Amino acid sequence: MEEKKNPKHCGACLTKLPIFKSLSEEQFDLVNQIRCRVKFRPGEVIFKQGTAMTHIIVVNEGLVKIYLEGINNRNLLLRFARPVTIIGGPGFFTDFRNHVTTMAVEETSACFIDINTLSELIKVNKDFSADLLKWVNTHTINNYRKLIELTQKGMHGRIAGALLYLSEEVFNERNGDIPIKRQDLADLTAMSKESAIRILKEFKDEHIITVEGNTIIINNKQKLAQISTTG
Amino acid sequence: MEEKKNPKHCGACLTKLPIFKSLSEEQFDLVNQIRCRVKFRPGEVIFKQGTAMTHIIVVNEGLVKIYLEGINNRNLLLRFARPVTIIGGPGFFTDFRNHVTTMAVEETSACFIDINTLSELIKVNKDFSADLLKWVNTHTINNYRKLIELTQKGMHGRIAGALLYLSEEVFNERNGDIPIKRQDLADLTAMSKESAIRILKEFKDEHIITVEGNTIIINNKQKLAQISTTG
DNA sequence: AAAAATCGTTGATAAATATCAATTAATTAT
DNA sequence: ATAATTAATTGATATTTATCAACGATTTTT
Repeated sequence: MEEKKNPKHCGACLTKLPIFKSLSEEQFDLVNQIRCRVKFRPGEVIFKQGTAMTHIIVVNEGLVKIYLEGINNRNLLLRFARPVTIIGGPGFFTDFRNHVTTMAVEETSACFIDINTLSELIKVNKDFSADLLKWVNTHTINNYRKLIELTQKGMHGRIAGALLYLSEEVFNERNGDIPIKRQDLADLTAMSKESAIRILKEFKDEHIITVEGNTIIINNKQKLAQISTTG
Repeated sequence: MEEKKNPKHCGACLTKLPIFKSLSEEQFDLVNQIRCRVKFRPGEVIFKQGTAMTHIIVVNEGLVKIYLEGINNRNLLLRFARPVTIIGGPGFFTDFRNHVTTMAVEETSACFIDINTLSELIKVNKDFSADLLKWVNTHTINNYRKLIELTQKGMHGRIAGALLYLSEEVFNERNGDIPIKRQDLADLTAMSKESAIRILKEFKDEHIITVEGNTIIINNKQKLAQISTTG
């Protein structure tokens, strides 16, 4: 975990975040001043569930996963996040704790912005808090979808949906191949690792996907979409 | 569905809502002006998932349930709400649609407040939007809990947890007896109605609960709490 | 009050899913 | 490179949970 202070101006980064667009130049400079950029290696925890929420981050480079630490050392993977994304959490304005764990999956660099500064901005800038509200509500909609996905679909449908999500939203810059750990896929679909592997094998036998070591290649996206909704 | 306009001043009602405490007298009066009180009979839908979100409500009397309409006519019951509670939804500031269905369980009366008025208040009143953010984040924390509860606990633990929730947070003004439909209990715990009934029977045989027709009486809260966490 | 509809219950069975154990492949550290 | 560790895979089996069907009880409607 290597720490650098403001290696470059963060304008390029923040302008990509709709949520920061409503900041005035002055407010924006403030964020630029106080931010602190840190690098993480794969597997390193950025925020740990249960700890005090002192900062939010903006992911600049790499890939992180966000998950709930549940019962009996089982995790529930909520989502992955690519640059440029702001990672906050529901502890904001409530108990100021981290309710999820955030971990670097690839080599990742992120800017830390402290909660107090953020709170100031919200108090001063109405548009900003409206944007934040919108952002939080978007997540709630996703959580609702996830609740239905995980409680009302069988394993085939869940794996199919997960593969589509990974290919379209996480690894979309690759040629449709998905490098994912089996345990992560299992955590994403709330099943055992062995079950996830078995479904993958079925898909492989039906030529819907090709598996080459760690990476999964989607051959028949249509079919996956159909399995995701039907089965 | 019977409609009355401002049968009485809503001060008593709104002061009970922390979220409305930050309103100025003027803003508060505005809400009082535009609000519209409506009565619902058990089983009547107040908001239907998928429709445009034109209002929020404040539940004054009765009991409502809030659920997701999922796959194959299966519902996922998110929570019940008692007076005095504000019922909004994640459509606010996003797509302005209802993402959940809200239904009266007992005879219920609720005040409708239109979205535009609410939006105005948010733009004018910073504290109000901060409160709203806090409120939404609280719900997100609950959704996370629910995700773990439903995906990582067995049926016994889920039913135990649901009974505790119902007794402590929904029917807490009764002497510990819970009048609930079996289907609602099943929807709350994401299992089939038959399975829910079977778990209830097991609890009954172990004298943890007593079942008298529609109502469930908790005899051993400790044991339920233990089952909820352990099993 | 009778009929119709809904709700609760139970048993038998099938389907879905997890667990355990063993083995092989891949990755990381020495 | 070689050893040590971690990850992927597979089979056998047990557990969990749903489905289907039947029936009795309750509530609602006519």
